[in-house]
Amino acid sequence: MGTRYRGSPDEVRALEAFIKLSRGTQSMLARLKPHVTRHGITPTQFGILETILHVGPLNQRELRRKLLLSKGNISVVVNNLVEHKLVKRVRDEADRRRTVIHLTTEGRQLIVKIFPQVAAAVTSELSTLSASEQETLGRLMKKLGRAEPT
Amino acid sequence: MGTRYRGSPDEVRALEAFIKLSRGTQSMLARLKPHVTRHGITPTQFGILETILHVGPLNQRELRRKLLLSKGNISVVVNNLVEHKLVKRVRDEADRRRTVIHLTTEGRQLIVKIFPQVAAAVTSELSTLSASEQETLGRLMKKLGRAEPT
DNA sequence: ATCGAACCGTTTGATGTTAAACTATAATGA
DNA sequence: TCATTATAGTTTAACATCAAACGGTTCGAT
Repeated sequence: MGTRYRGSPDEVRALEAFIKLSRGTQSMLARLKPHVTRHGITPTQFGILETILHVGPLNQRELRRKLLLSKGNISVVVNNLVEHKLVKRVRDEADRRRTVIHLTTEGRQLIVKIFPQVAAAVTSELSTLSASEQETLGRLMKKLGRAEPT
Repeated sequence: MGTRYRGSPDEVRALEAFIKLSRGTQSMLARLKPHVTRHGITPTQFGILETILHVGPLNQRELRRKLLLSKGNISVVVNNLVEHKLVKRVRDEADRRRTVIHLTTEGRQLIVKIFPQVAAAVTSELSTLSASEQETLGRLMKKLGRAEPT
């Protein structure tokens, strides 16, 4: 969305904020990506491992809510993690529709090792903003994340 | 990145801002997506059409700079746009390595029709923030987008 | 008790995404 | 000139992503 579009002042302001938000987030995630991929996993795989490490074993529906991905997508990425022997599926006997995803020993070792490195990289990226700027950003994004259309 | 990680206060603050930024952007883009896809094109295809509409015909290297995508990706998406007859490739005779991407009549009609609808949807999403909050968000994201690691 | 609705997960088909290898063209310099 | 280097775009392999169709499981209402 370029800024060459001629709309109302409200539209131009919103489009400019939007473009900076999406491009800035995109480029930041791109800079962060190598800190994850150099360990042989993808960012989405990292997200699943990290969530299970810090929250505990979860079924795929719960992972979906945490990570905002489609259920088909979760299925595929969990498959890839199973093939890499980083997680295992355990059928939930209380509700046989569900499968609970657990870390393997190998998976736990990997995520315990790399999470602090990624956390440090994120902290470094955010360090261009002061503490209060970071809190302001968080507050604005929280409002946007749950936006109700007008 | 959950908030259950125990790190230094600086790290916790940065991680919380980061998670709100990436999740908020992700969910906003997800809400915007149907406004594009209901017209039969994907968000990336929309980005290419919109850029050419507002900037003029560009080669793939220039598109790559504008949209922050890999060159392989641009190749694939332009292929799909060519198959849909929305753009055409024109070899640059001044430098035969380059191909310049032009809108077809059909492509121009489509993007001229749908851009204002998408712009309105973006404006609606951003309307949860006041004008000055939108400007603050833009300023913070501009700093983050060009972050120099410390 | 059972029939139908709701839910969980898988599969399929189409597209996006990247890194890396590759082809073709252009620019540089000895 | 000609060899080297750099650049533009394509291709390939692996993975991500979604919507939609599908199969199995549970729940609810009659």
